[in-house]
Parts: sequence; structure tokens; C-alpha cells
Amino acid sequence: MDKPSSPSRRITIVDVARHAQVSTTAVSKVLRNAYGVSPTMQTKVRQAIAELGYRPNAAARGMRGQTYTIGVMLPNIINPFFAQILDGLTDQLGGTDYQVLLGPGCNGEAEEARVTHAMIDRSMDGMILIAPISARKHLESVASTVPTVVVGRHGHSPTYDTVADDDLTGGALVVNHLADLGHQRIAHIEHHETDPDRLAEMPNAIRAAGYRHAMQARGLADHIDIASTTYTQEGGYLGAQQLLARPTRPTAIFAGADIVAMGVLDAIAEAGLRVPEDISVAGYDNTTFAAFRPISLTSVDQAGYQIGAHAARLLLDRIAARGRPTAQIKLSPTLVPRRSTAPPR
Amino acid sequence: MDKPSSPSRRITIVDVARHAQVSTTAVSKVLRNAYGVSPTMQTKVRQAIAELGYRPNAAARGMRGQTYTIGVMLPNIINPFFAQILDGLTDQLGGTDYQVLLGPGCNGEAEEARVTHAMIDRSMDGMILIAPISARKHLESVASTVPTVVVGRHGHSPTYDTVADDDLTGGALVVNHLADLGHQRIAHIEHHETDPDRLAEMPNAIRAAGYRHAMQARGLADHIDIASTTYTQEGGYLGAQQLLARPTRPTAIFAGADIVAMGVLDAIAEAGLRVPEDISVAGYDNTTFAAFRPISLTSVDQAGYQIGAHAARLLLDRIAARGRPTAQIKLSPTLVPRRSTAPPR
DNA sequence: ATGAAAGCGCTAACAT
DNA sequence: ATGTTAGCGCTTTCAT
Repeated sequence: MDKPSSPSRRITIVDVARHAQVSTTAVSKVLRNAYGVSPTMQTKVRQAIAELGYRPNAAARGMRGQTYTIGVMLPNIINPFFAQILDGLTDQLGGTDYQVLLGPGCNGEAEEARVTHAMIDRSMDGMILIAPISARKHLESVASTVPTVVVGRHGHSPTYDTVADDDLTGGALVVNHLADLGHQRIAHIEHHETDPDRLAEMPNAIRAAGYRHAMQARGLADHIDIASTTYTQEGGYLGAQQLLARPTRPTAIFAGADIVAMGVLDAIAEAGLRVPEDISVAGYDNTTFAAFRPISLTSVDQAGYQIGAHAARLLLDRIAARGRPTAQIKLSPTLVPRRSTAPPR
Repeated sequence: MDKPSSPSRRITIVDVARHAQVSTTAVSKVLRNAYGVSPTMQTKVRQAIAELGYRPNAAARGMRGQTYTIGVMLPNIINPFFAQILDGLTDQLGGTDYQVLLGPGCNGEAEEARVTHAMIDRSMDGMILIAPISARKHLESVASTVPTVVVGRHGHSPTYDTVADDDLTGGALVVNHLADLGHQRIAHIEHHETDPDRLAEMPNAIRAAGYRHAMQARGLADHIDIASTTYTQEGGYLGAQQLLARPTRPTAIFAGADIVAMGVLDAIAEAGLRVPEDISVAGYDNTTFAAFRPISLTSVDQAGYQIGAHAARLLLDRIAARGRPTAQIKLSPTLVPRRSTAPPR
């Protein structure tokens, strides 16, 4: 009979080894599905583990090998798009021994640095950074310490993999949809950006570029009209107010995100106008809110689930082979037309 | 000049000690603000830490002492109410050395067990379980291993603290508001629950009880009418369809959650009825969606931020004094009347 | 007030 | 195929 020295002491690998009458090495190997264990050994050890209800101490494992933990940093937890990414991620990681832990509330570079550091301190085996706003340099530094995949940010790096939607195409999808309906005065509300790093890499900036390019391609260059605010409901509200006050009002507004579209709809209602009769509105992200029938907002679906799944796969790859060249995966968004867009009068 | 043996080796406490010409014990004490360090020592060590950019290895700390990590388990990340709780939590923990990590995607008991185990394996210093659905027994077992606070679940335990809104009052707030407006046929859509544990402890069940009690108190016992579905948009849609098909249609529907109200509004629009002219609708949670002006949904605000702040404080208390008796904090929700409720015709 | 040294639970060389 | 053993980077007695 194995008698633990203290009644509530946690079972360790030594207890298991003793119980199974084998060495701790053997137990460790079974735990890690390592090479060189006989079937007999397997069974003996697994049975001892089950009988004792043993669970490995992650801190101790972390000191020598892996922690079997993947850190996911995301800017906020309310955006449903992030939830989709997370679903793809966890489904992909479901069969593995890895556990996902989220670093919450990262708005601002300081917060992001805090979370990434915290994750590195905790010896995460890999990290997935979702829509980070930090300087490239910081991302590179993180990625040079731990296998990293950056999601929802363009630009390619020699140290980290990236997965993102093709926002250039996404912006064009909306413009073409509206132009096909017959609109010419198509305005856009963007998230204001000045930092050159981010202008080249952040989805919001690329979406705005997609809008511009598509407007030009459709011969509507003269109608390019951008309100530069923020990707918030408030930003949408203020942006729409600006646009509605123009001498010649736009007949359609392309909001850079669904949350922005919420503010736009708000301002339009306040101005006594109707959607889509007086003005068409399109968003981006295809959130639950957009699908909500009384709203029925035309939006762009970003394939969040696939993004998450790809990111997980890339990360596992990179953990297995840290040296391999980086990959950049770009997924195609799709337009989901709904009742908020219609031909102009 | 201190020369690290390997170029990219992480700085350890030994490096710091050598650099500052003191013992590792001294460094450790400074790190933990422990007793018995002279001001001189403080400065020397802090300077060495800064110069070397040292950060403690959490895994190593976890083997002997604390990990300075708090695990937060939450059912899903899309509910804005949870985001508020999280804000309160992180703000409260902001000044401390603790880092919050979230366990995502816990729908179902199996998932919850997986996450709580993972957190225990990783030697979290404390855990906050938000709206868990697991059996009491499991919660108790977690709490007996690591300091734990349970949020958004009623019932009191000798091993864990609880923080929750007073859902009984919340349900009554809505009924009284509608009754004051002159409604009698006030129906409710609840989340179906049969497990006796959960009937007594889950907020959804308590809300339904609050509805029943308040209806009786207002002399409207004969008008009690409950559709039992789920707390989802789909559930709201189906529940509303049931209610609208009644021989005498209710004049007001109290949805147990805002997300449910979304489905209700959907079904009502589909039936060609108007809100609030034909039927009043109230939700619960006061989400962004409810505040959105074109919707303007009467709802109950749960003081999520305060819940989070209280939970954090209780947890820190418990970490400091594991033996102290448990506390049950109950916060009062408030009604936020909006345009979706009006007197019946 | 300060430091030397033991050891937390595990993994990885290195025997055998 | 299996076991022995030396650490990983900290915290914590226990000396001084």
C-alpha cells in the first residue's frame, strides 16, 4: 500500500513510478508518448496513473521541457469575430495535449507588451497574437523568443507566420456590390491611422485602400469620400454625421466594421432617413448583429473559423520545426448581401 | 562584465545576483517584497534587475511558491456582460503582481472540468469561475484545491466565495415595470432547467422564480405564462412563436436575456406586429445591443463591473487567508427602461 | 540583514 | 527497453 506522506499532497511522478514499480523515466516517457516503451510498460504505467488520478505538474514540466500551453492574445473579448477565430483554434487543438489560455484586455501597446511578457514568463510553448497593434519590432522580438503566429495583420516577417483575410479584396467586394446596384456616391468610414507600420499592415488601413482602389477601378475616383474616425459605434455615429452634412449626401456608406455600422444606422435614423430607401449601408465582419433580421446589414464575412484553424496548424508546425521558413496565409472574404443595401432612388 | 554562457539564454536570478554582487536569496526577497532587506540592498538589486532586463521565470516560481497567475473561466467570450465582469476584475488586479489568464470555450460540464483541471495543473494562485454549470461537487473540489470565487451563481458554499446579482429582484423589477405600465398578460421566456442543483443556483432559474413571485405579488398569478426554451437567439425566436400563438396573446414578453430578446423581436417583426405598440419586450443584461438606439430595449443592468471588482477583492483576500469563512456578495440590479416597453393599448 | 544550500517535480543525458 | 542521475530557476529553512 502506498502511503502518501501528507494526506492532501498532490500525486507526483514518483508516486506513480512506485505504484507501477517502474522508474520515473518510464512514467515520463509514457506521458510524452516518447520513444522506447514496451506495450507492457505502457499499460502498467497508464493503469497506475488512472488509479492514482495523477496529473502532471505543468510548472515542473515547464522547467525542463514543454508546458503544453498556448497563449492567445486578443484585443478584446466582445467582438464575435474573435470568438469565431477562437472556435477554429480550439477545435484544431482539441485532439492535442495543448491547452489554450487567453490573455485578456489588451488595448494599447503597453497592455500588449504586458500580456506577451506574461506569456513568455510562463513558458508558453507557442503564442497566437490576434490583431495586435504593437510595433513590428515588438512582434519580432516576441517571435524570436517563442513560436508565434500573428493573425489579422498583414505584412510578412522572417520570424512569425501570419494568417489574415484579404482585406483589399474585402473592401473591393463592398464597393463593387454597391456600384453594381447603381451607386456612385459611395462613402467610407475608416479607422484613422497615421503610423506607417500600421498603415501597411493593419486590416482597417488595407480595407480603406481596397475601397480607394475599387472606386478608381470603377471610374468613381471623383466620388471617393472618406470620414476618418475610429472603429467604434461612436466613431460610426460621428463619421455618418459628417457624411450626411455634405453638400451632396452620399447614397451609400461603407462602414469599416459592423460595430461602426451600428453607429451609422443610429445617425441615419436620427436624421430621419431610412435604410435602404434613402441611403444604403454596408458593414464588415458579418457579426450576429448584422444577421439580426430587423437590422439585416450587408456585411463581409471574414472566415474567422478558418483563420483560427489555420493559425493553430501553423503554430503546431512551427513548434515542431522552429527553423522552417515562415508562411503567410491569406483567406478570401465573402460578401453577404442583406436588406440594408439597395439601388439608389 | 558578466558573460552569459549562451548568447540567447534567458537572464536568471543567478545573473542578477552576480551582477549586483549579492546572493540569490537577496534577489528573491526583493522580488517578493519580503521581510529583511536593507534599502541599500533594495536599490542595488533593483538596479541590476533593470540593467539586465531580468524577468522571473514563472514556472520556476510555481515550483516553490506562487505563480502570480489567476485563472478565470468563462462560458463564452461573446456575452458583453462577461466583458464587463472582466473589466472590473482586471482593473482591481491592475495594481497587483497578478496576471489574469482566461480559460476559453467552456460550454458543458466536460469542458469546464478540462479547463479547471488545466488551471490547477498550472498552479494558478487562485481561480474565478464565471457562471459555471458544473455540479456543486466539482466546484467544491476545485475550491478545496485552490482559492476560488464563483461568480454569477447562487447558493453558498463553505469552500468558495460567491458574487452574484440578485436575480430574484431582477425578475421582479421587470414584472413591476410592466405591471406599472398597465400590463397584465406578461409572459416570460426562460432557459429550461431540470437539474435540482441548478434550479436552486443558476441565475436563469432564479430570474424565472423572480418573475413568478412578482406576478403573484401583483395579483397576476392567473396570467403567469412561461415558454421554456434556451438562452439563445434561436430560443427567443421559438419561445416568442409559442407565445404569439396563444389564444389570448400576451401584451408583454420578458425575455430572460438580451440575446433571447433579439430572437423575440425577430419573431414579432415576422408576425407583422410592432414593438411597443402591439407588444412590449424587455430583456436582461443591458448589453450594447439593448442600448443601440434603433432597438432601444428595456433591460436589467447587472452591474458586471462591480461583480468583477468584488470577485477580485474576495479572491485576493482568500489567497491571503485561505481559512477565513466564505462570503456571499449579492448586488442589486437596476432596471433601464427604454422604448421597447410602453402601456398596452 | 545577509548568504549557503536543499529541494520542488519533472525531463533528458547517459548508463546498463 | 529500462533505470540512474543531474539539473532547470526559483523559494525557503537555517546558519551566520
